[in-house]
Amino acid sequence: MTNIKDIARHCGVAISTVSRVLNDHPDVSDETREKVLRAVDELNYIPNTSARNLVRSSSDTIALLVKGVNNPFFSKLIKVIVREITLRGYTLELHHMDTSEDELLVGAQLANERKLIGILFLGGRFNYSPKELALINVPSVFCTYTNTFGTLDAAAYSSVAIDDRQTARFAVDTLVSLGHRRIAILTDNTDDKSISELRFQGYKDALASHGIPFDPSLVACAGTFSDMGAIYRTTGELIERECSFTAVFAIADLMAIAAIKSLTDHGRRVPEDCSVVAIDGLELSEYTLPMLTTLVQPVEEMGLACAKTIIERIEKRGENRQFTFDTTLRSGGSVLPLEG
Amino acid sequence: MTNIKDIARHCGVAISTVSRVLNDHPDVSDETREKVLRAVDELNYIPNTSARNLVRSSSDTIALLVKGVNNPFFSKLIKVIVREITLRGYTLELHHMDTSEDELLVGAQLANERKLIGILFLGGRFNYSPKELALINVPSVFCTYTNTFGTLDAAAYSSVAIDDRQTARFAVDTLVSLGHRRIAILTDNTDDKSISELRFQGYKDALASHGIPFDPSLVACAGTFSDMGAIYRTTGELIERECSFTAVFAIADLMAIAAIKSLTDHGRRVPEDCSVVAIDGLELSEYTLPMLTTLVQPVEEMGLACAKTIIERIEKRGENRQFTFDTTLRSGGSVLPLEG
DNA sequence: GCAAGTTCTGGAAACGTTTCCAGTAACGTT
DNA sequence: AACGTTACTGGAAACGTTTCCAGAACTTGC
Repeated sequence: MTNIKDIARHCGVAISTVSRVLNDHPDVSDETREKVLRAVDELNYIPNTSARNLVRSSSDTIALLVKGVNNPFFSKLIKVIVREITLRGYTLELHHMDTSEDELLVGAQLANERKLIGILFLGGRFNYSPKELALINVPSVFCTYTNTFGTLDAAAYSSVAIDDRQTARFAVDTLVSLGHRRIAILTDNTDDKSISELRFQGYKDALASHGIPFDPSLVACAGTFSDMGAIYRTTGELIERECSFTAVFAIADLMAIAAIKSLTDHGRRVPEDCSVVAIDGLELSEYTLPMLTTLVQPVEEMGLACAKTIIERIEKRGENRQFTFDTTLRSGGSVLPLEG
Repeated sequence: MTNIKDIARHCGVAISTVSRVLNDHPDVSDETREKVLRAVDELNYIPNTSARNLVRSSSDTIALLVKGVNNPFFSKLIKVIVREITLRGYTLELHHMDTSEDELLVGAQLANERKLIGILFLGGRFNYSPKELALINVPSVFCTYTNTFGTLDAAAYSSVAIDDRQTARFAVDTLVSLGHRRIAILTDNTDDKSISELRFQGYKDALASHGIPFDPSLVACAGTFSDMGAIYRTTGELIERECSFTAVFAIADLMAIAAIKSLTDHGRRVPEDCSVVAIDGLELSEYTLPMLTTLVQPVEEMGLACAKTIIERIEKRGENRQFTFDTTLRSGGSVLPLEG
């Protein structure tokens, strides 16, 4: 491997000069620059990132800490983020975390050890204390969740999310406005301080605002976001336990798809016997039968916001910012007005 | 930040001793080891990866070079790979590549620059020359594709794939054995040296083996693997152009889903008027209506094989290996025997 | 009691950069 | 002609590790 010394020797200049050329410093004559660049090309020189990182005590790497979930929405988000980060000349490290691990602790450790310049958190639960949050000493962004439960100062963190509670409420409102009153909810959990809980609250908000009493027997918890088998079975149990509902609000598209299958297999037609509405707006769920009525998260914009926010914080030491994106209703054939 | 010197000073030993403790070298007394480890804990010491990488001129990082595709199958595969790689103590870097870029060139460059210890290639086309392949001087694995077109020595590369041609042939065989003879194919491309081409060949193999003449008008090329809108439209064009087919072979689950929607919207019921069979076996397509008949790729095993193969090559300098996984038929409701 | 191990430790070089500081040469200004 | 600038360059320290080499202290075998 040829290094900066070889280049210097080959050109008859000092290594500091070579370094200056390589880093686009202004104080170097055109002639020398030319000469060095030619040598770099001829000798096929490739800079050593480790050495650079060591002396700068910093890297060019942003970590993406993904917790648990296996969701097409996340895949798309990650795809957008990777593209943007790579395009801007940075590198993205992917780290998988178990649900039991403490993301802030792991993040802090990684940041020091690997001299990360930023961290993106994906798929956690936002219930940190200011003290915990302070562990992270590099710019970071919480993707798809925000400070809804705690009392953190907005200056202390960045986030990109939708208003989960409001969106859920809107989804359920849609059903109510079509005459539905017995509306079941299909969710992951109801009290795990994650977006599941928020969407559950939105569901209750909507009921309350229309004077519909909350009925716990209409709540179906699958305990998962992505295991479609479990969701299918949970829906089946709901149907067998309580068959009076005329609509289902699923907190994610994938859940809705499993639910529709379960309903159909139990002899209940969607949408004629039961309407279904969800949140996510996957491209995929435009092509299911029936096409899913869902609240679309602007995944492209959200991914871009994640990448841009963290890069801005890194490059310009910009302020922390919280983005809340609007969702839009995409009407499919999975809902119908309640007859009679 | 406390470093190895601080630890040494604090313990009254040499830095080389501290290094030995940290790297589990045997030549160190229990007493010293104890003392050092205590100091590490007390002073909250975190080793500097850059320094280590520099002197070792190697890192702990494996790169995953993903080209183009946005496919749930890939997402799942990546998920499995990340988990396994992280679990084994290595780090995974994600790099996005445009279809126009040369993956081997980019890989070689990255490997040198970032002192990568391995590269996983995902989503390319396998038409490299031995010379090109030789550019990569770290262990690498080609995920989901293998040397089917070229004439590379098996010792020169590792791969994890299914037999795409055979699998496609089997899919079409299934349709033929149900009496179908006018079978359309829905694909990305027919001659791009990728798995699309292989599956297209398998389609033709099946026809030929049953004495069914190949009819070009039954070929629908969407030019994409993942843009469901384009696939939907391509299917629509096929239907309008040529309505005599009684079955469709889609080379990927997602394509089949878009196709079913398109057929339905054109008034052709699946499976009564048209059978559909695909390749992938996504969890998702078990829950569509009708449930998709598809050839399941063992994604979990394949991801594991990718991770294990590269780690084995890295740690034990193991031989290059080519894995070809078997697919299994999962029968859903999307096919019916041809009547009359 | 002495040579030959054995076991542990310390010193120092090396890895390939960046960056600070000092220095030289050329140039314009007074 | 002396001087201050400007434009460029070189030397050397520093970043935090690992690892090689040599040496000290202690054990063992005769």
